[in-house]
Amino acid sequence: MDKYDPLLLKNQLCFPTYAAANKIIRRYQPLLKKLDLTYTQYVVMMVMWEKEVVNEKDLVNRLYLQANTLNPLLKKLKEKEYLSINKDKEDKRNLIIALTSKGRDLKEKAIDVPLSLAQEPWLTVEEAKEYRRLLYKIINEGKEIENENCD
Amino acid sequence: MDKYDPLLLKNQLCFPTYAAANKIIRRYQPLLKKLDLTYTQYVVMMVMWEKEVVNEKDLVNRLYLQANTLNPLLKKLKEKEYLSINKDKEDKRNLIIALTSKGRDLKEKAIDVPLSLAQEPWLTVEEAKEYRRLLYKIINEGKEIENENCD
DNA sequence: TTAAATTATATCGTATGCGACATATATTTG
DNA sequence: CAAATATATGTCGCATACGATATAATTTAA
Repeated sequence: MDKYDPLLLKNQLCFPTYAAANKIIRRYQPLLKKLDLTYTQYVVMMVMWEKEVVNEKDLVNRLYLQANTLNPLLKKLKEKEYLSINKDKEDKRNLIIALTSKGRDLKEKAIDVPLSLAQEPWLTVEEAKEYRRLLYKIINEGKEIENENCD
Repeated sequence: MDKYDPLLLKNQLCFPTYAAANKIIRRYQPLLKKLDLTYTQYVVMMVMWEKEVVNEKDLVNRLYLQANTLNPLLKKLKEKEYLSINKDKEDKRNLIIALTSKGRDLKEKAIDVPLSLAQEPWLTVEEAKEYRRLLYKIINEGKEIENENCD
């Protein structure tokens, strides 16, 4: 009706996405505190638990973040001895990030986090499936869907 | 299969929500720069364009944020003269936030933002509707849905 | 009716997240 | 092969976002 309708919060897709991300992350924080991880550190560790060794560019692509966000964060995870950082000898531009044994041990404690949050009354199984599909459609917009996270 | 499956990035709902929020906000930033607004400042202004006058607690509830996030942000918007901040004389704990004429003028420029982003190949109309429903289900989890943003 | 509890903001410290730019290494090209 | 380009990471400054805690004003209750 009104030409300003597109400016109403309730007509936005971005705003509830932003609010949902804030809300879910807030919910994670107290659980992650027991692992001495922040939410962003946790998603990095999830990649590491799965891959064991990656380079920084891999992480940037997998996490849809920027190198300058990950860079200081990786150093913190190194200080916590959850991972190691070394230059690639083949191509000295690359940083090779590898899980340490201490980082691997953390995986055992971490499984409680998704299990405990799965109890939350977020969405039904069907809704969650559709929700994930729509999210990856947004995330991968403009690109070929070559992302293995979206299956 | 594996007991660690819940820790895989691809099995998470939180991660793609987080990634989608980051991605969409990155897309907004250059457009909002023309309005001298950040994304968070923009969502505050959307409330102000709709309501003209609110108090800080209203904003916190509407935006699903904390007062300590909004507080410095409101001061910046005041410095930009997009809104005014005054104590409520009835109840001096309350802050009354009001749109200024300069803030109202900005609304005219701002309508280009959602119109221009609507061109993006995000989701179909049907998908967007379902996506929004699922987001508000997450956001309002555990509460009665008394939120007028979710209709 | 004043002391306790509640409510609404404010302040502080930490950790992102981004754009802009700089640096180091590798690759391509003339 | 030397110069230009491209690629991967690093640095800086700014703006959130949060939990923890403090303060000010109001309401409740003993």
